[in-house]
Amino acid sequence: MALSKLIGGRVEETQAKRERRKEARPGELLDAALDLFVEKGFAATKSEEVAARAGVSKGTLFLYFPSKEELFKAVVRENISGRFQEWNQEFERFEGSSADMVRYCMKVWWERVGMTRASGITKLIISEARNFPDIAAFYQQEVIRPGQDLLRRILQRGVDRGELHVPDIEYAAYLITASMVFLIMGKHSLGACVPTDHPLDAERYLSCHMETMLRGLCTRPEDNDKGAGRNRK
Amino acid sequence: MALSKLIGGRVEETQAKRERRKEARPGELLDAALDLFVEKGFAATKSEEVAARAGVSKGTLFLYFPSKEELFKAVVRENISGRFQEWNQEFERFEGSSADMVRYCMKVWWERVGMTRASGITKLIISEARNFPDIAAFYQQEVIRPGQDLLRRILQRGVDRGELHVPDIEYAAYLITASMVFLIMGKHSLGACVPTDHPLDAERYLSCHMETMLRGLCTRPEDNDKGAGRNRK
Amino acid sequence: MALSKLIGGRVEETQAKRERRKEARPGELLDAALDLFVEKGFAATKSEEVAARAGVSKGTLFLYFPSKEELFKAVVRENISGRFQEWNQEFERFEGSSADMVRYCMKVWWERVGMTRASGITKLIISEARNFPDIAAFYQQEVIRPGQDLLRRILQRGVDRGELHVPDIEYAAYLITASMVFLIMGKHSLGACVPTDHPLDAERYLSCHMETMLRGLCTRPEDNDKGAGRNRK
Amino acid sequence: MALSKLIGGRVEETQAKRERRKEARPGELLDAALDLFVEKGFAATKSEEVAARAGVSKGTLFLYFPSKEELFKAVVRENISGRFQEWNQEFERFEGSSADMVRYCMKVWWERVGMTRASGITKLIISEARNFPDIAAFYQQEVIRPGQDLLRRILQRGVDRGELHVPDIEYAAYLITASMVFLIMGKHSLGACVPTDHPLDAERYLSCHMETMLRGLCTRPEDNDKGAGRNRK
DNA sequence: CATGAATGAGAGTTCATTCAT
DNA sequence: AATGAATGAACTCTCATTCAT
Repeated sequence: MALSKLIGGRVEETQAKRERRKEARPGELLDAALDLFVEKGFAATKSEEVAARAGVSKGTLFLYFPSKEELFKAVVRENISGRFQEWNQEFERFEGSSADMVRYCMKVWWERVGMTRASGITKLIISEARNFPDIAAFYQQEVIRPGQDLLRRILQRGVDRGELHVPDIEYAAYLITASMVFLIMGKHSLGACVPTDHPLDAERYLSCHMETMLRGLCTRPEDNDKGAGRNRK
Repeated sequence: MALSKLIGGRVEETQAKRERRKEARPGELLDAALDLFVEKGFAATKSEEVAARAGVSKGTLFLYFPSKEELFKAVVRENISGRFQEWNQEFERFEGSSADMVRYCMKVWWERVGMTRASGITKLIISEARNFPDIAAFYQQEVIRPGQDLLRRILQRGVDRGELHVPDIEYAAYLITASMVFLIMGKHSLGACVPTDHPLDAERYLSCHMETMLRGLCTRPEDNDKGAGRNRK
Repeated sequence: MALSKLIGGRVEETQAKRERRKEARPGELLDAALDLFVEKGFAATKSEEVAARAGVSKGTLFLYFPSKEELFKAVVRENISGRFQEWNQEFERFEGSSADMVRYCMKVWWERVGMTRASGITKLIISEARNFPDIAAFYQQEVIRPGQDLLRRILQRGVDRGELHVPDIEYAAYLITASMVFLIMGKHSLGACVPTDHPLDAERYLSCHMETMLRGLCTRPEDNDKGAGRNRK
Repeated sequence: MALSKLIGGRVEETQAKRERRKEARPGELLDAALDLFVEKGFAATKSEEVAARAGVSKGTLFLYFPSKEELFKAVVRENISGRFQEWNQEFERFEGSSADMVRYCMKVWWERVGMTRASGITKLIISEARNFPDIAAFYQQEVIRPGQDLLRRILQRGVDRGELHVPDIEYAAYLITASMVFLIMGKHSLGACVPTDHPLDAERYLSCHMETMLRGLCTRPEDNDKGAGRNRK
């Protein structure tokens, strides 16, 4: 019995391991593909490189994805965070000031997305949008719009509670997005290849951006009122 | 004499025309290449497309640029604005408030770069930086650093004149850069391929960003003082 | 057991067959390339032709050789006979007369090189020397010089044994080389394309050359003594 | 009158000069082409190089020769010495010994062909024969055969006069040809690109070859009679 | 399932040839 | 006649994709 169990155990284990590996394959391939697409772009990334980085052979890649283009789509699909649902709830329950809410929002984004490998997807989409307009539209729909909506809702809450003065909520939400985009570009583009003596400190950058947005730069706001045409009225 | 003049004129004109064509070629090719590289990326752009868009045949491209890669480098070289010298002087003579100076700075950038075809170079560099690290370094050196320096000087002037309160001048300058980067990405990436019912209005965006930066969003700044760690004072 | 053996046998065979094919490829390609380079020259030979003659597709060629030029170098490397070591020994043990030794030497060369496909390499090198000077130098070093050394040693032996009278051993060795060169040119150049009613009979040619060299043409050597300048005294 | 004469003179002179240059053009082009074809081969020589070496522009080349291939044919045609007629007569009148006649023949060849640029044509033909079989046949017809005939006639005269013992006149003539071929290859191939400490001394080589041929190498011809199968009976 | 040798369409590049000037 | 800018067929080389093993 011990023997049969051992054998059985081994077989099962082996099978399980292989299953696990087998099931892990697509994920490993997607990770490798994400990294390489972000680094070199879609066209400049060779299928074989992706396979090699995932530790499999060229042929195996095409076992899981029918073409390089489908691999690209899967990479995007895999990395769009469908987490907005969850976040929305998180923020609906938020009790602090709106300023803290904005700060918290960025902190969460940074920790769960910006800092992680997944942030590369944004650079990838931006770089490849015009070669894959349907993917771009999909990303717009699934990631950008929900994110933008969340930010708008946060700002609206601030206005509703009388904590914030936001003349143009829609575009103000873009400011926060711009922050994220800039950080991502720093991380995955120039920052990743130009050795600087002053690498961008993400948290310092975010803090600076948030605090400036929240408080403004002018010492005496009234100095600012004569601003040219396109002032907020 | 009239005759000889006429003949002379024709010859000159002829020569001039040919010369003009020959001299125009590289520029036309660079323009075509910029557009296509921005749109599709370096690797996904075919040499023949570039030639076709410039109205010449494949072979002609290689008469002017020894390789696709050299064409790329030439595109970047051609489009780095060495305008900072001139801008610096412009801003040294500026007499208005620092807030207006910031506004004016963005306006100038938008009109002379952001709005023009040349803005694409930024998207191009960001997309290709890691494939052409030396080009990226060159761009960093020749465009990013001088731009950043100019912005820092403007902010410093505001601080010196007591008009601005900027705890972290270096990173505050990045905020302005982020604005530009975001606009460019909007223009050349998603914005260029995803048909939206609300296309990004650049001037509205810039205005919103500038005014928010300058004035802040909080209604009562003191509400803001309990903000997390890296607050000013 | 029979079964497992059969399976084992099959697997081995399969593997072996694939291995054999893979290992055979470079050789087949080199053979095809040699023939074509000899026939048409390096520049006029298309990669695809080489591949086709080796029975594979264009792409396969570049799986084994990184470029057409590397293929050329490999062809030369593959076809330089490092046989001089072995030949030297063979001739050290030779016991007959020096005249027979010369005859034997040519016979051996003809049978092992001149008659074979490898002889083409000489025509190839001669045709391409000035386009590939380093290859030419390599050939000079590895083939010409050792061959020349061997011939000189044979003649020296004849002089030492009192069988031959050779006033200028170095240049006399060239006479034998000239014989080989002429034959090769006949075989791979004019002779291969001009249909003659009298094709060159290699053995008759070699025999004629050797015997004439050994015996001379003059009926009464003394008639010859008034010959111009550089006569043997 | 002096003036008009001067002017006239100038005009005529100018015209004449231009005419002369114009008429010289094809020749200059042929010379340039010969050099380059010999050096690099037909396929590896660019038309533009030929034009440049002749001091004209690419277009001009095609004004005189309708295609690169026609240029090649013209080069060959231009450089086949139709001098055999003249040589034949020269040798018919020759009065010395046959040995001297052979020596004289080689000397003349060396001075009028071997030493000159025209010798390259032989290397060219040998290299390209199989790409241009009709040219090769033409060369065979016009150069090789007459040369061979001349040599045969010289040897025959020696036999007729009892001065030479030539069992195989046809093939013996090849020996002399081999000499020329070897020298030309030395000059235009390896010798032209491999720097040697012992460059081939053409006259020493010719002398060695001729004297050896005439006199033989064996000290006692009778030692030679037991030679292997392929002896002359 | 996994492999990697083989494929061949397609991209970059060259260069003989043309033709407006 | 002479030029040299322009052309595009043809060549070298790449790489996504296939398929026998």
